[in-house]
Amino acid sequence: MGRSPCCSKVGLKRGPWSTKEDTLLTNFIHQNGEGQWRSLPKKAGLLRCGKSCRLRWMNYLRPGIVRGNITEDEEDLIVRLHGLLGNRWSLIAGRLPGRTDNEIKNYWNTHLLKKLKTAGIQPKPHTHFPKPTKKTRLKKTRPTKAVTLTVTQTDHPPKVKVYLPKPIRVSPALPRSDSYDSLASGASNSDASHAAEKVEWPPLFELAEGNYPAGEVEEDFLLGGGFILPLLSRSDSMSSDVSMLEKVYDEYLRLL
DNA sequence: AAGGTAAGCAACCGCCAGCGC
DNA sequence: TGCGCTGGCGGTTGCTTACCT
Repeated sequence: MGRSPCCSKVGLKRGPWSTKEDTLLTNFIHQNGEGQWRSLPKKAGLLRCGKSCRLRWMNYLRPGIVRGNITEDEEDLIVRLHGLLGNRWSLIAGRLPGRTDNEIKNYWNTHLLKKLKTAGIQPKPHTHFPKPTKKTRLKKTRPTKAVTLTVTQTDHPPKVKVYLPKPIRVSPALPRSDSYDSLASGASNSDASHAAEKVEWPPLFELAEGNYPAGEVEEDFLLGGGFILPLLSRSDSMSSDVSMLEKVYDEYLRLL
């Protein structure tokens, strides 16, 4: 197969983007749409690698991108999803409207790791499902296209053709609170009555590893190697929390 | 005020999977 | 069926800024 050269580095600009470059890229995409990243720089008059253009667009110029000020809700969700999904930044970002995988990844590495360590929590990748190593990376999904899924278990048919939606990039137009609440309550987006239910998240950093009352921690999470989250079943809100995570987990399995 | 260090984050890199020919 | 192209992902780098001495 051979790795295709991303771009000839010769003569291409690197480093931070200027306002002019941003404008050129934005205008071009507004007129011609996304895609064709390789040929885009030339057509748009940019001395940039196509990859670089895509990254700039996806992470900063795309409409609906929210920059900075990650709220406590979002932070909470990131930590929980990370416990569930591991370093699947794109999947986690898909749950946070307007946030990009790069931003979440940076936020995790600079803020949350520190915070979790301070709280005595050792974040470990979840091992319920294969970690996306080079060999077992998550099959990508594209909208309305047939995707061949390889099932690793031997007692299953080896390949199944299914139609999968593009993974869960929640519409930026959707108010964050709506998305969050519907997730937390385990309701579909269309279920307004459920979406109205507010869920109080348990305090995340108050409980350090080892401080859990016996029998109240979700055992699967511990056995699975996930770092400990306060998945306690003390109240309705707690069970909503668990059900939300289960929902995300189910969704994840479907994507696999 | 100057120099050193740490933190934050934008951007790059390498790799992989899917698709079309 | 194999090859090349393309898009996308996660890990890492290195520049910039803030803070400290």
